[in-house]
Amino acid sequence: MEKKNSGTVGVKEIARLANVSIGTVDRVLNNRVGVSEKTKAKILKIIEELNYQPNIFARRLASKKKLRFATLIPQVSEETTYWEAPLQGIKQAANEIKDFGIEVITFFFDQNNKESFKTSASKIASGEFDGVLMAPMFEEESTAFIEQCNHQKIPLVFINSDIPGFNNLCYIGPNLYQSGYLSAHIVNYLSPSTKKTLIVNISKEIDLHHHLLRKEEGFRNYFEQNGHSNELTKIDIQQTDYPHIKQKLADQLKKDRYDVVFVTNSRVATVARYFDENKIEGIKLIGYDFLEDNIHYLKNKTIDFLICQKPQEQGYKGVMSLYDHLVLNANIEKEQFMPIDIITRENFQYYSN
Amino acid sequence: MEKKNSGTVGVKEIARLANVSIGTVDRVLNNRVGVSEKTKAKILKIIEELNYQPNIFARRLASKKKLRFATLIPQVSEETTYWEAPLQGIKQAANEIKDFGIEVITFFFDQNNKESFKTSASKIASGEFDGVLMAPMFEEESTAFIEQCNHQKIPLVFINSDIPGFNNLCYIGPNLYQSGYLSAHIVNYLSPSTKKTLIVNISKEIDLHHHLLRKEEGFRNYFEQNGHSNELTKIDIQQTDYPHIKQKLADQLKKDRYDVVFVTNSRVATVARYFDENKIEGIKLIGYDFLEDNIHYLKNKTIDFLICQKPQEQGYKGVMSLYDHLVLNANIEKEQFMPIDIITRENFQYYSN
DNA sequence: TCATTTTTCGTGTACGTTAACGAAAAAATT
DNA sequence: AATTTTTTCGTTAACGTACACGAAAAATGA
Repeated sequence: MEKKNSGTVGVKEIARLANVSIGTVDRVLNNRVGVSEKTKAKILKIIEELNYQPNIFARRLASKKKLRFATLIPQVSEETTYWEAPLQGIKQAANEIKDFGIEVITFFFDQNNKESFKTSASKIASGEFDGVLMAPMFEEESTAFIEQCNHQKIPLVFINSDIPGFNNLCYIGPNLYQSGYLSAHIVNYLSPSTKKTLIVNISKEIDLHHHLLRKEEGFRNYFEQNGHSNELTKIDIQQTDYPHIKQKLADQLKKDRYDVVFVTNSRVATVARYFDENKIEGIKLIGYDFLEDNIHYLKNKTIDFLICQKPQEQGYKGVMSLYDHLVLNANIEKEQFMPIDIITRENFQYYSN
Repeated sequence: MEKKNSGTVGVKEIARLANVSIGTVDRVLNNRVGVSEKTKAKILKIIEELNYQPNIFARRLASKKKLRFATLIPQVSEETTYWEAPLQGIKQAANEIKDFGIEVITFFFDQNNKESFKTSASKIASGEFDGVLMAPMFEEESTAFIEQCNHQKIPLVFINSDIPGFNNLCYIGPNLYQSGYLSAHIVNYLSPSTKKTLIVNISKEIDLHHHLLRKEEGFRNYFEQNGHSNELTKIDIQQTDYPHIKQKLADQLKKDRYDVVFVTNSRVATVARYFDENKIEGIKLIGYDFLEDNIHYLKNKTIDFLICQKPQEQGYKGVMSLYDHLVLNANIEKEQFMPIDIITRENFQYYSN
């Protein structure tokens, strides 16, 4: 009995049922002004009843509306290529939604330079954007920018690390605490009985520390909670060049003999290089992120485990969240934690960011 | 200098440049008959030069063409809920592409019943489908069906397990050998020195074995290649009910003391149940798949590791491959291996299929 | 040469939505 | 009551492609 054109309820059908013109229906659909409360209610009711879904193709074809998103993440440096992956994800998302009239413009800053962050942030603030994705590395500077965005009612997405307590659209990234906790769990498997562990923080900017500290906290708490009597030592290395790191490590390893070294970020390759060049063996090495350098040392057995949290997907989902929010006005999950992936020699070739 | 309407090269512009009507342009675009070689060449040249990309929105709006995909996977049983996840992925994909005029119809079969497979397969063969996604569990029966599809020129996608040497569109699933190899690697970490390992195959249908055997092969080869002197024992359990499995395990464990038990599929929960109920401790247990039962025993520390290979994504990508191939006529990667994920107590809550 | 068939092509409408323009109705002002 | 202002609404032309219909042109047959 169904007619061929069933399933196609459009503005025309709604207009017919409501005894108005399609123009009026269009007005309430896009809630523009110029329609009386009474007819608006009537039309809304019919839309509800028909469970009307606008035809996105007709919409896109007829509309000339454009949206602009800005992204603000660290630039790729010789020091670390980590941010290549989120950028990839951002570009992938941008490519997928560009046909829908959305333009994504990427801004960058230097992780070692707060001023560069402020410069880019102010460019965005004055650039008429409809949505922003950012990696809030510097707490203070980010805060100022966040407040600007809130004031202009621009939705904001955080990736990679969170600044809790802000009115942002969502956070997409690791649960840092849990990530450190898992590392401890692995250490425990590696050598269940005796173990002396060295925690290594390598980071120039103090600000980045809140990030690393959360991981360290998780790491420590694992052993506390599980009542293991193991010895934890920690060193902070605030210069990121190799000679300096080498020196610090040498000093430390002279003092004591360690079973495990846990590097709290992606700079684990630098430590691996030191181990490799100096034929230091028998120490298990754990660190972060699927980077070329890291994989190199994973393959040659200097690094034992890498933990990775889908950096590319973070970028992708970040942009998509803005799209879902602004275009489809879908509901966005406030905290989207990434899976915690363990990468070894055997599975790295199947890993996808 | 760019005009506002730059970037919008359409059939109209092509027609103007070629001194023909848009109807003719349309004919060569959709390579329909009724246009002379000369004008066709002329138009093709212009299309090439302009790098014309048809507007998918206008195309979709104007076209009333529909495509139908069929999927054929095992039904979810009380024995195992594994196939819930691929089905989820299939549904997600179906939902995403339904607006593009694609209908996905799901067919199922009983893993313990070859006839049910044949029944569903013949339904599909006579059902006028434009693409098929299947899990080729039964080798012989699948082969017959595959040949039918090839004959009808229906593109075919395999998920979860492969039957090599067929002219299918692509395979999406684990690299089985590598997956077993990785398990062995983990075992090696668990107890690097002494280890007696029991491999457990639980499967009713002999046919499914080629699947499990590949994993076992990888597992064994790891130890061979790495020259470890460990002892491997294997048992096949061909009844999948608990009492029977329990009996088999009890018999085996009476014979010997094992350090590690490796279950080659998702039925590891059954083994875990036996361990749990009989207070068997000190044996490391490794198995497959992120299932509720398995996670239960992972949490209570009976199972130590689970290996998972994105079953949901397999379903999703499988359907999407058909879409990409038939609608966007994109190039499809012939073998798409899933990442090998290691699931532990600490990261399972962040795992996403 | 004329009629007939076949090939090649142009015209026009439809798809469902957007948005500009202006008409009609209602409200406010004189 | 007449005029002006404001609010509410209808009409219509796009958007780029698909496709049916039929006209013109070319090829074939007599």
